[in-house]
Amino acid sequence: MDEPVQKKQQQPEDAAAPLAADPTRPQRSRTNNPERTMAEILAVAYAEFADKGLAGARIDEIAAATRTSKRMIYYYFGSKEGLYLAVLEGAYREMREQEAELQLESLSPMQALVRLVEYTFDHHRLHENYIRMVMAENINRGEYLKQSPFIQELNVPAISAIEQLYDRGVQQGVFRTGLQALDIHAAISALTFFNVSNAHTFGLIFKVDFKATDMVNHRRQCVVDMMVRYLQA
Amino acid sequence: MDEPVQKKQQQPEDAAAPLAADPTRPQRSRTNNPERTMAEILAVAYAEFADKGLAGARIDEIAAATRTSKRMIYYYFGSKEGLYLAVLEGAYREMREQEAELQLESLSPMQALVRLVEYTFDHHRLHENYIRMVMAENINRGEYLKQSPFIQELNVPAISAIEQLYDRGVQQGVFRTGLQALDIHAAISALTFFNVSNAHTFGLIFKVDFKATDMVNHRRQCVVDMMVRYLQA
DNA sequence: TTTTAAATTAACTAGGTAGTTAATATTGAG
DNA sequence: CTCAATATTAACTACCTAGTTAATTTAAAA
Repeated sequence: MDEPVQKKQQQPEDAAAPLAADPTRPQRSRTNNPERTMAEILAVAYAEFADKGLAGARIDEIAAATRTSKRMIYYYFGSKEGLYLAVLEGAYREMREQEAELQLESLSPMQALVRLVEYTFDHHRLHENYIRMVMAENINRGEYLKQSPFIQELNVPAISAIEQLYDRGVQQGVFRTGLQALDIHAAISALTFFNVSNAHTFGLIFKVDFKATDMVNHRRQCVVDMMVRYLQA
Repeated sequence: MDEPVQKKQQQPEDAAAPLAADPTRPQRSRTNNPERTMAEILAVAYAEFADKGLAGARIDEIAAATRTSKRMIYYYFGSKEGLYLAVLEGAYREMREQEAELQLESLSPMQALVRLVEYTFDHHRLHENYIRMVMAENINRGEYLKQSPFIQELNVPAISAIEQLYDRGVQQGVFRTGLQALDIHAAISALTFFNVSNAHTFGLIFKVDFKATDMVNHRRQCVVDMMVRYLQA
């Protein structure tokens, strides 16, 4: 009768669904389209939560930016926290899926390292909302991510890709021995994440614009250099 | 008659003032002590804003945790935002003052680098509330720090200490040429900041405890290694 | 001692905010 | 075609929250 809340398969295929204008249906009347409704709520909520964090986000503003009503948010996601968690999971899932597209096996270990670092640097830079969701969740001390069963799957691909890359490099003698994949991943993450997450305060204090093209290229090169020097034999 | 709001010299000398129990005064009656009142508000507000960010913090909770009333917060700081900015400035100021205590000139360039990195790593780790304030302010896109005239002074000491250290190392042939102090600072900051700021989400995904002693020592060593390799000739 | 400005208290308020109620419309199975 | 489950709308509510009003007390200068 009410309240599904048990999130069905989210974002079926059309995450950011194209607007109505479907000539096969009467324009004005209501058309039930739960998947599009959910996807639209999630997309709008992603922008809102990334913009203001969990506490600063406003359900009313999310509802207003949607073609549906506030009631539907509670119908599908149960609560502000439920919606936040769904957005957070979606942000991590999207990031992991795009990481999987990298084809590092076909490159030499050193080329693969450079590509991985450059890719991660630009990926973080171009997905500021993901960065901001992770920041927001760390402000929440990981309280919501902790509740999510799906975080179990997240770690495997990122780390195993680095492990393979590193092992190949060690075998070929281009990388030194004794490093751990997790530390390599942490270093890449730290250097590229910080570049986005702290761009505002760091930029203000040191009077630099982290989004200027020259700065972006310079910073990317610094991070690549640093990782190459960290790994190379 | 009302509303000073022009922050006088904050935290005169007794930032976290000892509780009353002053036998020279009647126990029960009110005692005007504006500096202690302001310092207490700031200390409580620091904990609250670091805990929940600007949007999540509650003026009522700050007031309740103080021996004074909510009205005094508005009397001295004007608004929630005014209080937040005062706390943010205090956090940066405290951090800069403690940085100035490092005596790097008496050490060899390489020893000084190691000491600077180790110090920064532990300092960030042990001042989580500072980290969280900076995170909160980056969620705010630096909007409040931008308003603060005193940020002008912040950059100089940190960068010039690194410049001196680096130049000495280059002259002695232990550091390679061509690096910029700002990039060295950014790298140290990124690696040590991330270790605290993202410990929750990173720790959850990779099932590691960033606060465990073994992990702390291991991570510190990784960061030091990485910086040494980045600089060394 | 008197006076005045600074400091402090307690109760109040207007608007914002998460969440709800209750009725209605659509869809798809039988 | 009917009916029941699903999807949707609009208006409502109780509480929270930043900020205020107005009166009172303290400190310290004159």
